[in-house]
Amino acid sequence: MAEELQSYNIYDPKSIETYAKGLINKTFSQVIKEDQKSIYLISGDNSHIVSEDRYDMHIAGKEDKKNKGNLGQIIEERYFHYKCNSDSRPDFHEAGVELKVTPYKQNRDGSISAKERLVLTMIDYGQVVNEKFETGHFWTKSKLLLLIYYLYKPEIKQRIDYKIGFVSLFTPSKKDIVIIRQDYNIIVDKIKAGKAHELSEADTMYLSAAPKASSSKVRRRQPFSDIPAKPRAFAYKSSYMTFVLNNYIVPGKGTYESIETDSDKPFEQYVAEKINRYKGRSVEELASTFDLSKKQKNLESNIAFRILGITGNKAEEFAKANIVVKAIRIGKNGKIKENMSFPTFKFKELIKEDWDDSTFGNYLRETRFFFVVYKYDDMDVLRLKGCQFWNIPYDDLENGVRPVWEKTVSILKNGLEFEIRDGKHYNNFPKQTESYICHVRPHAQNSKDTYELPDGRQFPKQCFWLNNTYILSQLNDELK
DNA sequence: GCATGATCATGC
DNA sequence: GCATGATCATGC
Repeated sequence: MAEELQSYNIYDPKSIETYAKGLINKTFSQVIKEDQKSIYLISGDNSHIVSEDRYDMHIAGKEDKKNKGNLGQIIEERYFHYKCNSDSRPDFHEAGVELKVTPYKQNRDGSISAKERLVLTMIDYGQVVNEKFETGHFWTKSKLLLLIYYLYKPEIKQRIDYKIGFVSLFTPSKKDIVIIRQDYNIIVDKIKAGKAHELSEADTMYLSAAPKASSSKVRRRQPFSDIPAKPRAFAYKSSYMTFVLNNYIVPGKGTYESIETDSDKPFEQYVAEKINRYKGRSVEELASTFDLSKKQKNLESNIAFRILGITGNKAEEFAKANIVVKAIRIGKNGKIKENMSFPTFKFKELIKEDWDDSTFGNYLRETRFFFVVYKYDDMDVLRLKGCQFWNIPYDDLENGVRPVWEKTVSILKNGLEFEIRDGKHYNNFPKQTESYICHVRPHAQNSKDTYELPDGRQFPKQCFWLNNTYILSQLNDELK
């Protein structure tokens, strides 16, 4: 069987992309197999030439054991035929293209999303404070990516059996770069302030400082503080990559509306100023201004979307940034009436988790919140007070939420204690009074809406709640 | 008045 | 049918 000679021009991104599209519908093991057949044919002026000894190693499979899991390396060496480097230049440095191999997944409803964040470059805390965005290591390496998307399936045990679905060059849009630059500066400013140890993925919108270490115990030096910090990498959030996948790589239906900013003002400042134009208006007035039924669900957050020019409740920037909108109502007495609920957990799954990679911990670590705050005035009229972007501070997460989470797990492992009196399940989960920050309470249709406990008994579905008093303490003074 | 457990209403 | 946001009921 004659192999067709295929090659690419190392100076031309488009040519690299065209050649890379030959990967579509192949598994990584197929790539390796076909490489062994066609390796002689890769030659000529416009291609990377594989050296004799390298070729021999491929055939002997000497490297395969060691690098079995490194899918990026397979593509680099077995398809593009260049030695992978770990220097600061992009992989295809003549063309300024960085190769990224990344998973996507199919959801139950048939849609697809990025399986994880896209890690770009390690943050060198000592170096990054001396660099500028445009000329710094991160952007030099990341401004033009060649994305190779493979379909992750939990039932596939060997990583090399994953199949490549999409291949595309990618560079963020101008609008996105404005936000990515803001994100970059937020991260660098925090390091300059000696707070690298307090970095959080939810500090920023599309570009985040993602934890990147072999174990959660590893720490690095930071330049403006003696406190060691977790190693972190610049990464595009999975929410951002999901949007990229569904709008640039596989153009979709476009159900999201953009919050059109009219300036280079920081995004969040722009949003806050827009909301504040309606400060003091009653919910009733606002509902009629924006033609919203007073009975509809989420009226108070929908008002915020209308103010921002969104006719539905799907804002592009919020989706990309993993920002969750929460309406908060403060009573006449200055207190928030309700605690804030989160998705229910399954008892038997919760006990299998570690805190550092827990569902609830990760949710709080990775989610940025947009609080829209209303307050009842002396006449019991609910009026808009303003808004605030928020994510949980590092210390509250690790020293506040963590003990409650761990106590919940340990209670479940030791066997939940409860008794039923008057149809109520009195139990020993962490109570609101036990922690300043959060507690466990039912969140179900009714007491018959249950999950199975580790010991086989059924118990009403529960979730973690953030205490209303804690939320209040996090609000800016002018909102209270 | 508030903590705790239970449940409702809406929308997908 | 279920998730999510919102609210209720009881007892201290």
